[in-house]
Parts: sequence; C-alpha cells; structure tokens
Amino acid sequence: MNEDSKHKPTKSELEILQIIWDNGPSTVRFVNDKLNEQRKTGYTTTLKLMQIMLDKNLLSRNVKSRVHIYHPLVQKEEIQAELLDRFLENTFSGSAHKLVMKALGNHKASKSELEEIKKLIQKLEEKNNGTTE
Amino acid sequence: MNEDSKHKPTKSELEILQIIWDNGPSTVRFVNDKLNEQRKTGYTTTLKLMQIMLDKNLLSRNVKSRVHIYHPLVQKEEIQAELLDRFLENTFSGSAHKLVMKALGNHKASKSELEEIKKLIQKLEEKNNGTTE
DNA sequence: TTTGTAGTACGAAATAATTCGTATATATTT
DNA sequence: AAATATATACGAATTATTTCGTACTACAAA
Repeated sequence: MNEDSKHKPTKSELEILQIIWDNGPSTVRFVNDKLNEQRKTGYTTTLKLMQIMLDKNLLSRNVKSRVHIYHPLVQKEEIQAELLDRFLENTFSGSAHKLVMKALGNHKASKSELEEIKKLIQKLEEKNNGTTE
Repeated sequence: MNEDSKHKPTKSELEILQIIWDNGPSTVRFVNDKLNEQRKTGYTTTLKLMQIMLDKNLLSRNVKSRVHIYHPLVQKEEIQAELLDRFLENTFSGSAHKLVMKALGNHKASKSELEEIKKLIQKLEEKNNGTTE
C-alpha cells in the first residue's frame, strides 16, 4: 500500500515535519537532536520514522552523499488545514465558531493578533453581504 | 492501573462521548445505532469500548435493570478544552492566533457567529488594556 | 591498515487502539 | 417449557504506531 495520494501524518510524524518545515531540509541527526530537546528518543527510532515518511511520500531525500538530507514533500499549510478539518469534525462536530470561541477564550493572543483576526472577520462579512444568516 | 485521575479519550471514545453528551445517558444499543448512521461497527465492539471507558472513568453506568444505562463522567467543555490544548500544541505550535485565522478562513461561519466572535475580541481587548503587545 | 565513529537498512518487539467471536444470562414469544 | 431474541462479559485477534537492536557500510583517525 503505497499510493501517491494519502498523507496523514501521525503525531510523531507531525513532530518531525514541524522541525523540517521550521528549519528547512535536514539530516536525521539534526531532527533527532531537535526532538531530544523536548523528549528523549533514540536515533534509530527517528531514522525509522523518517524512512516510513519517505515511503508515505511525506518526505523525499537527497542521497548524493552518505548523509541523507530529507525534504518535505507536503506543505505546512496544506497539512494544517487537513488536520484542522479532522479535529473540527471530531471534537467540535464541525462548528468552527465554537472552536474559535474556545481557542480565543482559553489562550493568550496579543493585541496585534486580535486586530488581525478582527480584520479577517471584517473581510468575511463584506464578502458575505447578506447571503448568510 | 485504575486511578481516579485523568484519562484522555481516544478518537473512538470521543465519538461515543459526543453521542452521550448530545442525547443524554444512553444504552449500548442506542450508541451503536447512532454510530452506525455514520459507519458500520459491530455491537460488541461498541460494548467493549464503553466498558473500557467505564474502567477509565469516562463513563459510569446504572445497572439496576438488565439493560445498562451509561452516563458521562466528564464534561464536554472540559474535554474539548483539553483536546484543543493538545491540538494547538501539536499542530500550530501553540499559536491560538494562527489556528483561529485558519479556522475562520477555511470554514463557514454565519453572520451572527462572526458577531459573537467580534464581541469576545472586544471584551478581551478591554480586559487586556495595554498589558500585552 | 587497523580501529573507531557515524551513518543507513530493516526486521521485529513493544505498545496502543480497535474489532470481534464465543460464552453465558435474562427476557420474551410461541 | 422450549425456542428465540437480546443483553453483558471478556479474551483474543487485528491493526496502527512507536521503539529499538543488530547488521552492514563508509569515512576518518591513529
């Protein structure tokens, strides 16, 4: 089972993707070191995970030298959107509104971030002009 | 291993909780029927799951009659908040602002829901008056 | 050239989560 | 009362995910 289609990173795979998204193409060593800043995990564990991700087409790699460099094959934005969809469906029965209310209520956002959100709402309301109630 | 402590629901367990939260205390039969509206799943599978949830203190049950009635032992709000925290951390590196932007951008919200969010932001801004930048 | 270090490959154990078969008990129907 | 239908109990198989040991390879240092 190795279709070119389905990505669905597991929790561990997502951790690895975050590191590569944030730091650019990386070696196993680098990723493993980063992971170990948060929690202990063995080198070969990380290696195996990244090989699996290769197989799932979440990563590609450059094999020119002995030390392989892994590149992301999926976009951060795209995966976040997918995971958000799933989470929204699973936990908030699809209600974006409820999720947003809780996220804003329970977590700190800076003044400028709140401003940005207000601007987005403004834009959404203009676009929707009367179509939705 | 059966502390009174916190057990996080798995995805399947969460589905069951949603049904019980939305419909009130329920029998296994009822929950299983509801589940089967969405996807095929065997009766004993649901039963087993609910027994596990009993053990995890996610549910309690009334055994007066032959047919057991299961009650939620955890609050919807509480669990949603927990899961949100985890999701935020895993997927958006803890940035509530980014999550909210994406949730609003990619999913429909009605005019009145947007209004409600604006009001919340208003309140947050008043509270924060100058403390955060 | 031998030894040590750092890398990849990969099977398989360990752990987590889900699914189901079978035994058994209790009602209900004929 | 016997047959049927519907419950619960629970071990065990299945599937998904994570972790790790061991073998092997390449380069560098002694």
